[in-house]
Amino acid sequence: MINIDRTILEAANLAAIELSYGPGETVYERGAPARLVCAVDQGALYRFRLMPGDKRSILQFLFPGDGFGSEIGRHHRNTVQALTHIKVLAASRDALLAAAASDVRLSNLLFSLAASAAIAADEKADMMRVKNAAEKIAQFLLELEDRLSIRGVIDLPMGRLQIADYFGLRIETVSRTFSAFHREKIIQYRNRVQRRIVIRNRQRLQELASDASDLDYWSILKNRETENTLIAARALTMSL
Amino acid sequence: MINIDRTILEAANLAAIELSYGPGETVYERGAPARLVCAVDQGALYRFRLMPGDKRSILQFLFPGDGFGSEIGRHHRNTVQALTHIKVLAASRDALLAAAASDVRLSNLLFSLAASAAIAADEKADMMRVKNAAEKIAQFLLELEDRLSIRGVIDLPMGRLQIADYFGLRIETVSRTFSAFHREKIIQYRNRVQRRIVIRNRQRLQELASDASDLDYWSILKNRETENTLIAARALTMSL
DNA sequence: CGTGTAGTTGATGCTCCTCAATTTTTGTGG
DNA sequence: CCACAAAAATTGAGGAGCATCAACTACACG
Repeated sequence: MINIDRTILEAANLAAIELSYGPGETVYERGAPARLVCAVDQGALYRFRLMPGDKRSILQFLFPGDGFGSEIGRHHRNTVQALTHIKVLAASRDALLAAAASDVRLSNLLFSLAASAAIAADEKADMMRVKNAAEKIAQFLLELEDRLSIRGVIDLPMGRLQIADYFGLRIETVSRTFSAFHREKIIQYRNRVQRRIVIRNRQRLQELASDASDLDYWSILKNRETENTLIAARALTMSL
Repeated sequence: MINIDRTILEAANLAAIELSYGPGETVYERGAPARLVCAVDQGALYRFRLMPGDKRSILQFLFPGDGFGSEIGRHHRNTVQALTHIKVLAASRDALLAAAASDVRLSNLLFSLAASAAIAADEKADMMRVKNAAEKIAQFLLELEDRLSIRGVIDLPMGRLQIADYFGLRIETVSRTFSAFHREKIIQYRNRVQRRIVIRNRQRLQELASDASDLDYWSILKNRETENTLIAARALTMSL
């Protein structure tokens, strides 16, 4: 959830290894001892937990550049699985924390990343509260276009069921929403494949997405003004 | 959202002043320059934002011991108002960050607090996804009993409308849920006052609250195993 | 004693869930 | 390339949960 990436591993001067997984393979499970911090290099993953009653709750989808595994505490709080063929960079979690314990620069960086993660999670809780199915999926498509689209085509790495578990909706509701967007010519399927999507009416999607929230929570993670703030803080004196 | 408290202010060797506010008064507003970090000393506050269409979204209720104001970035992301007569301890935000920039111990502490906040927000997003109205309010009552009850009586500092805005429900739904709990003798009103509540059937509330989530997210903030983890990490070497 | 605020209760409708059936897509072996 | 089976996605009908609109009650305060 905290966005450990290549930059940070380098800053910490940590040895990193590259790991590969196939679709459906598990990187780590909830409850396992937390030994690695990872950064996605290629492909897509998702972080989830199983709830009582066979329900699955997806907390986050992870794409290249995203970090995961940096939970506080000795055990992982949720499971991470590959959606596609993936490559991740992994480093020792203990080594990262040890480095942070003696390196103020790194420690501050981790702090600002954790704080960004907290804000992003706050925004997401807010979205879950306020938005309806169409608004959620509209925002989802816009975010995915931003992160994954190649020449205007979004190749969804996840199925309808996973989108449903991400938003706390049912698969049928997700399907109906996609169908409605398709019927209204807001999206279009490339080669008739329901997972290859082209946005045909971005403005309409934006209207839907912004209806209930004034803020795209992904943008918080993306623009890292945070680091600069902390660096600037060093120049300041300790006075009220 | 990040739990700056008295301990931290002392650790940072920061001068703190005490501020007082009356019910309904604003500590700071969304968009205002972020100058103070605060810790609740007495009373209750809430952190919220206004959404398009006169909707209000309450992100958090704050009680004695909770910290707020430590957002990343130069401006506050939301508004904080007093629910009751309150006293807060406030210190200079710049001074705290400056202290963290040169004090590894403090910086690590801030990191672990921010990470805890991120996990708590994650849990909350999850709860919003999965739980229905009765389950949400059951959990809410159990948490408030834990934090606020005096000799078994919970004196709600917030109204039904604020509870509704916290859970993304309507005031009528909240009211009906309280009425149902009262009818089924799960709760009782002290002196016929609807804001003074006694839990009569804790087990039933716990069944409701745990129906959809295996984890009380407040407990994450409460037990701070986090700090120890980081301290232990210092002893470790940097090797994969 | 009227006025304002907070809370409750009832009737009705919309959104999304649930169950069931069908179609489309993907994967496998000939 | 096709045939077949398994998985994924779609569609429809009916129902549960919560929203919405509206009326009403209880209490606080001048």
